[in-house]
Amino acid sequence: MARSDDDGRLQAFKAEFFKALAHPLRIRILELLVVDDRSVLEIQRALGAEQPIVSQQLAVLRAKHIVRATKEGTTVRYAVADPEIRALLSAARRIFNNQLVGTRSMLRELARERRR
Amino acid sequence: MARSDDDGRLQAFKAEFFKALAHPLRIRILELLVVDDRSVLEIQRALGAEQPIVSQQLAVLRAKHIVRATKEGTTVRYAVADPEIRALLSAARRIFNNQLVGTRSMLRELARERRR
DNA sequence: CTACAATATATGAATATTCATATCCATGTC
DNA sequence: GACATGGATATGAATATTCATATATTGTAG
Repeated sequence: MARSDDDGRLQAFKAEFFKALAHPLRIRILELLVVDDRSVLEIQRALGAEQPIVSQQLAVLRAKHIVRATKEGTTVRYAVADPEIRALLSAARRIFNNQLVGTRSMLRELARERRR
Repeated sequence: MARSDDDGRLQAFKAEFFKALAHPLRIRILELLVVDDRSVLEIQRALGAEQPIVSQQLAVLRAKHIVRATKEGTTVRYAVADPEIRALLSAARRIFNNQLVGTRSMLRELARERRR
């Protein structure tokens, strides 16, 4: 059974979406925003990250419509664009929990792996 | 409130997980495997992709414990490692569904996919 | 208008991913 | 053994991401 062109484009689109989540800082930002709206400055401070870095990563999330920004005077507040994001992150959390059960060594191994 | 080191490592771990999903071919493979186990050859044929490419991308999914492989004689069968993967992919599908309002070909494809 | 504060974007070097080609490994068959 | 089949891995060129630095933009205060 032949696959249509549209199918290919859809999977590419989904991949783009997951790619937007595939970054430690962006995950941390999202886990903040899932709890509540925040300004860029608040995010910066919560994460201890530099301003341009935070703005850059927010731009990535914005580009994929995962968060939305609203200007309030001189500051900009960010919020998750779709409540389903919460469902997705908690499905992810459940997977991590299953995977990490009993395996302390896994985190250690990951850390070691990244060091190279 | 200070963030613990483990927290940072956990977010990195989650990012690694999403990174594994962030590829069109890997998404397509997963959507096959969510339905049923398959051998490498079956995946190759279903996707019309070359053998080394499929093996390479399967290796990525294996490395992140998203799929598991079992040898059966001369062939290897792959399956999703955790049933929660299904939940995650459908949360993702719901998000795409919300987002894609207005882009026509993708909506058509989503509808077709949901019917299965 | 000047100056400052909050945020965004441009640039580019360092780094990581992707995918094609070639090669290897394991198992089964003759 | 020789050979075929199903899979995995090594290599490297092309491409994409990341993050720091520098520079813009926009809104507000004085």
